[in-house]
Amino acid sequence: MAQPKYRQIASELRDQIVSGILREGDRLPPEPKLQEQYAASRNTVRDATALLLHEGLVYRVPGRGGGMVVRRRATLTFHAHRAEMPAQPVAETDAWRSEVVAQGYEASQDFSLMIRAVSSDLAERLHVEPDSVAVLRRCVRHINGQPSSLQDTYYPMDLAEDVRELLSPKDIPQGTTRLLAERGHEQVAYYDEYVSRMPTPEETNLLGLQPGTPILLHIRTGYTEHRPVRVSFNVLAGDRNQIVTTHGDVRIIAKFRPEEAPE
Amino acid sequence: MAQPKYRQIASELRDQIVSGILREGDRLPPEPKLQEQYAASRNTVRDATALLLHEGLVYRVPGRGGGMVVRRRATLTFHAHRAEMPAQPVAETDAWRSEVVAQGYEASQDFSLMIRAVSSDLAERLHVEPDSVAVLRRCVRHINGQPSSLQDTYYPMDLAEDVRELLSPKDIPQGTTRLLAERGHEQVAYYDEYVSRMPTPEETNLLGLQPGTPILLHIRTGYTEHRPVRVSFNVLAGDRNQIVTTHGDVRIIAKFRPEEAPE
DNA sequence: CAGTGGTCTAGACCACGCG
DNA sequence: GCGTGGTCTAGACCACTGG
Repeated sequence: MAQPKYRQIASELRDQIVSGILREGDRLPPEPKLQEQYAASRNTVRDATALLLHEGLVYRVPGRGGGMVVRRRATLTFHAHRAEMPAQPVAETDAWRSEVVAQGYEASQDFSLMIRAVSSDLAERLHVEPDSVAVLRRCVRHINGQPSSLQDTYYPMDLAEDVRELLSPKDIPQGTTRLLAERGHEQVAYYDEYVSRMPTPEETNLLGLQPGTPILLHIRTGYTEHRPVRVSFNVLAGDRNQIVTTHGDVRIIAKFRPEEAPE
Repeated sequence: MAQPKYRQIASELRDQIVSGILREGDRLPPEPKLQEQYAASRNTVRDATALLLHEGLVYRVPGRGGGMVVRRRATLTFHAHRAEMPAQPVAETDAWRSEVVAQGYEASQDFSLMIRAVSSDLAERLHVEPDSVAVLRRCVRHINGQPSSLQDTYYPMDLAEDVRELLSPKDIPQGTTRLLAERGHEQVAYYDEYVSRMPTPEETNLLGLQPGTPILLHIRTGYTEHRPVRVSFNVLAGDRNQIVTTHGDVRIIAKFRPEEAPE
């Protein structure tokens, strides 16, 4: 056997998915049917479908009326440049919500606040001592009631003491970026890191991820003229989100992508 | 059983990895040993280790002297803003190579050239007719002899007829961005999309990916003052790459991240 | 050769949830 | 109820590769 049997089965099913014979939301044949069709044991069939599962092509639904369902590829576009560019008077939280609504979904967010000792990674980005503490503002973002992304933003403690609102576990109406700017901490530069990796079990729970769903991690460090003032870890479910930014003259882009027009 | 046995086993092994008891490159106990330790059948042990495999924590090496090895987390940082920002006189290919070398690795690239009918996705980004053709320049990038990323760049056919070098299946020494600028097609704006997803089987082969390795996809559309002139699909192996960009005043960032200093 | 993981079989019992 | 996937067992043979 040049190709193991379970890969053969997976290939045929995969072809049916990518070619469109099976469409989003359709169900694969149930396991007993596949055992018949391919004269394979149940474990072999499961090895085959596990491949598709971890490729992110299908998910499994237990119980009668369930089965293996072809995943849909609906993605929310998240504009990382919109809300937070220097001199853009739009609050980032409202910007996120309005983006979601504009794309036809329903949005909600859960805030929480913690005081945390900074890890070495974080200390380096915030340029503070590794043993110091920082304010962590966590925002779990839901789309249509389903968790979609997780944003952890850290502020140095001395900054939070200067801008006390940061210590309140509530949404800041105008957005933290704007608030900081009003108090003389305007961010004028951003350092953005993008990483793709598999989720930790904690992230799997928080975001309700299916197996085979990677994470898009966006780490943004914001700088005033004098120093870094915050670091955001934005953890996005890879199957439901993408990030967009622009560089250069946005007006040119807007001519060809009307949805990018500045508001 | 609140927690299935295979998840229990996976949790204990995972804890040993994330806590550092098992370090990068270390081997997990072999399957027969795990069967003993946990009084489990081989399939159950394999279900457990399959979880770690798909979390990207370990990879499996067949054969004597092999085993399940804790993966290392070495990542190459790719500066998406460096080479291609308007008015930056650095060629992107040389920039990629010098970045790799600066980070202590060895770099090589394979070019190839194709003429392709444009898909609807691509047509939209390039703002051309869906049935027209485009030039595809593919560059497979290797680090230390191992494939690391794959870049497909599409140019509209009429542009390639104006700038004939694009039709040559060879590296363009000064880089295509610079070449285009010299011929009056200077790119002054970029539209960047970031996506995290599992690889297709083709990408798995091309990049030599282990199971549990997601893809970081960076799609960059470049615009002159008049229109989009190219689209690059940059497919990065998630376990070996991250992307960095900056917005705003780079000099401020350079004060705290010396490696970001403009060259 | 001997030990590693890779593949495959044939069965079993369970949890879930639609009809 | 009963069909779906979820978990688990016990065994088998194979391919690869270091010692």
